[in-house]
Amino acid sequence: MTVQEPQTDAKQESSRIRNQRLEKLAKIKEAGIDPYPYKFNRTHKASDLQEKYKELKPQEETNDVVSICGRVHNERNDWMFIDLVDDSGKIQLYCDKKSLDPKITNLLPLLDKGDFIGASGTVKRTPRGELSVKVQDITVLCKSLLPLPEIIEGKKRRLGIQDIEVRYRQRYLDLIVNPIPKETFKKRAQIISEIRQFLNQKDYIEIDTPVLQIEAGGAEARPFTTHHNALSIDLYLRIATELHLKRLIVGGYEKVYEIGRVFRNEGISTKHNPEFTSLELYEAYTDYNDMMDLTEDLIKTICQKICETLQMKYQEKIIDFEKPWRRISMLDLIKEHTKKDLSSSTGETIITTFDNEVESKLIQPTFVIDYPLEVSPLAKKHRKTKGLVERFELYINGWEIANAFSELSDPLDQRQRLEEQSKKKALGDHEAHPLDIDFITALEYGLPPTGGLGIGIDRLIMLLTNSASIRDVIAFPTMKPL
RNA sequence: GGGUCUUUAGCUCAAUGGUAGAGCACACGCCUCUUAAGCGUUAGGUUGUGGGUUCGAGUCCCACAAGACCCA
Repeated sequence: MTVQEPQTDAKQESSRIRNQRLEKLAKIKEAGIDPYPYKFNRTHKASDLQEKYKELKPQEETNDVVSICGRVHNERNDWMFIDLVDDSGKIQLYCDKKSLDPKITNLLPLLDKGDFIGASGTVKRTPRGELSVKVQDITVLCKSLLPLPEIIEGKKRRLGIQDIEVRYRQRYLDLIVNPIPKETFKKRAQIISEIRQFLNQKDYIEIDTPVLQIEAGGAEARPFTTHHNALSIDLYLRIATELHLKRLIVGGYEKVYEIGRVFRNEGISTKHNPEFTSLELYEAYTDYNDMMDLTEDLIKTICQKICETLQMKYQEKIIDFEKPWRRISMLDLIKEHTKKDLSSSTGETIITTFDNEVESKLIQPTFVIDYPLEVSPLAKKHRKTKGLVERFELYINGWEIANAFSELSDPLDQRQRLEEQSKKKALGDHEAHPLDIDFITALEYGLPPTGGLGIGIDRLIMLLTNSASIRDVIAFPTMKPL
């Protein structure tokens, strides 16, 4: 194992490089410099300077004094040139030792790659064409004690961190050193922000619902358990936001949504993390057909804004978001792929056949509609076909991306279906739905016809950022402790 | 849960069962110079952990740990 693990004191003591840096730290302190100060006033970010002085010609100098700060990524020629990196980009510092205050020339050998520093000086472009700040003063902003792995910059062929385990366990190193994750998490933030904008513009209101719950309902999954000391009760972490959001529709809101973390106590894979982010939304007076329109509109809009195209390249595949997405019933789809007519089979058989023989083939966006009643206890019965419910799942790249129903609003029907689930649970099915009495009470006060939709945000982000694993789109994925 | 593979210096990687190696990083020199700067000299290791086979194990065997991929 090559992890630079959270080290024991003894191991850190034995680190030669760390000791060297501790000595430098002591010398900095001896010189009366605070190596961990409180604040730095900067006038520009690196990219501001690159933009503002892009017309400056090689060897041209200005008298403009600027202040910048960031992390030292590289140093050349005995600290004559320093690559300083902030979150906007890189700027070179130029230290002319002949003209510098001795305080600064004495400080330079005490610096290391990885330190944060601030610098002020004039802007010039070197004869070789690199925009630089000709340093007049340097402030130590943080002394770094541990050596950074090799840093990948621009097109330069460097090695960075290859060990996927270090990348997940010590994400901060991954972010410093590798350019791709930094981009991915930026895009993640943009995607979630665009989703909020899209929904807010349509007058959906975002409401937070509880993570700690007496019963973890709204999906088929085993929950995490926790305990509240003062109340002396066990609580569950939510596995879905569904039942509370529907209570809000009962309460009179007509368009609600929540983007939040849900927790499912199940295995970990490239497509599953125990905690992940879901979007759920509910809209009164609509049905699952409206939810299909909304889903397609939402994902196409986000995709166009973030990726500036609707032809997405994912790994070796091209996924076409542009053409109208196919809508086909589960039974027809099974017939198409297996030549079997399962219209009189049990729900379990239908679902198993679908999971095993169809799911992975649905690469292009496909709405699979009309699910068996037995596996959908929260969906309204199909208005035409007996034994089915009005439900769809959206599949892209063989993955389930979204799940939606015409929400079941008949309180008597709902009670009966949850009672059946609760019997299964009593017989040891950990994933069966619990009987949430207060939810049924809410339905008895009256839920209007409502369309509901859930989207797995992490998987959507995987598609839009061409990420092979869910761990590449979650900053700190769940890992076994070492 | 089953199978295959990975784990060696701070990072990236080598090493037929026979002295533990390289590049980069670090340290020390040289060079008013660079941009993966260059040149030179050092130093750096309980080969994931624990057992076993062997005259001798990074290498073969067993168990364990973490991870990756495939399967249910």
